Amino acid sequence: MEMMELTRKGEYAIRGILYLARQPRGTVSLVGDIAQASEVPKTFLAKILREFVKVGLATSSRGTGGGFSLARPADCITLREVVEAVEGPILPNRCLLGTGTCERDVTCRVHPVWKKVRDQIVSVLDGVTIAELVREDDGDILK
Amino acid sequence: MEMMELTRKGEYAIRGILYLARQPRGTVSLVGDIAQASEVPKTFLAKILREFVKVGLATSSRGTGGGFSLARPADCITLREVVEAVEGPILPNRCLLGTGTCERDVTCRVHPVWKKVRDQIVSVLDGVTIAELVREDDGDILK
DNA sequence: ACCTTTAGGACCTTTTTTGTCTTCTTATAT
DNA sequence: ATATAAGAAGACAAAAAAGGTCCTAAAGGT
Repeated sequence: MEMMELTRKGEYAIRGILYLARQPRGTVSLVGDIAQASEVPKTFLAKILREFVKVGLATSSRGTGGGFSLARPADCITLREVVEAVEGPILPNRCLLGTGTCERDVTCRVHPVWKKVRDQIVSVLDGVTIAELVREDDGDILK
Repeated sequence: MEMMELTRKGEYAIRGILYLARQPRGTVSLVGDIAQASEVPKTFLAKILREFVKVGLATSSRGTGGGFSLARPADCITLREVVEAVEGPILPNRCLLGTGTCERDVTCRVHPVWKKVRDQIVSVLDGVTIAELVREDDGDILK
């Protein structure tokens, strides 16, 4: 019933990336460990982590000693990247897609409003890095 | 796949309210007429209109000559009210609800970010009235 | 060889979305 | 009174999306 809600997948993705960001640089983490610590179903998290690898947020290696780690420093990863990696682009209204996808009024007056909504969301999410979310000190991330 | 998307119900709601707002003050419109003009399934629209009545956005009357009309002038109805009437409150993250609903870290550092996202969305949607969306003149609604 | 770990995808269940349909109530017209 | 014309309410159903499991394959380490 709540609108514009983040899905569980998105929430799990954030938990997962935060876990990775909390590990010392160079550490490789196992899906099982991340899942347990983050309280996320293991097989579901595995898929999320693979999506991270696919979009270049994480790297993985197989076999003994294998696992996942961040592909970049946490201060070079924004919250938006993490969320969009698993949820797709932020598009509050279908009409914000390319031309032709909106069957009705192309010149509809509502479109620019949704565009503004989108821009605001993106701007907030782009303004927060994973490193900021992990930091213990309470520097106010809301600027 | 797209995130934060308005549902069809929300889109239909906007089409419906815009139709009502375009009618001369005092006009009563039939569900069937609104549905046809707005290209929305009639029975579905009927439910949406009833929700409008329930939250006080529209009034209705039955029998011959009955139908729906706006309960207030269109410049006293914001886009947010319309969307929330059918989609519920705008809450990008479950944790923005009251206390206790977030099982994990209450002091989670991600929460304030979602709160900011919510505030931004609400502020954009609150800043647009139905009257502005209906006006023909191209005064820039994006301020 | 054998074990460990991710990769990929088929598959399933539950919930939400998107409707339809029937019955009831209210109001008007004749 | 009776017929007719609406909306009100809610049961029901199909389709899509979300949430999650499981199995097999591939790659890397011992």
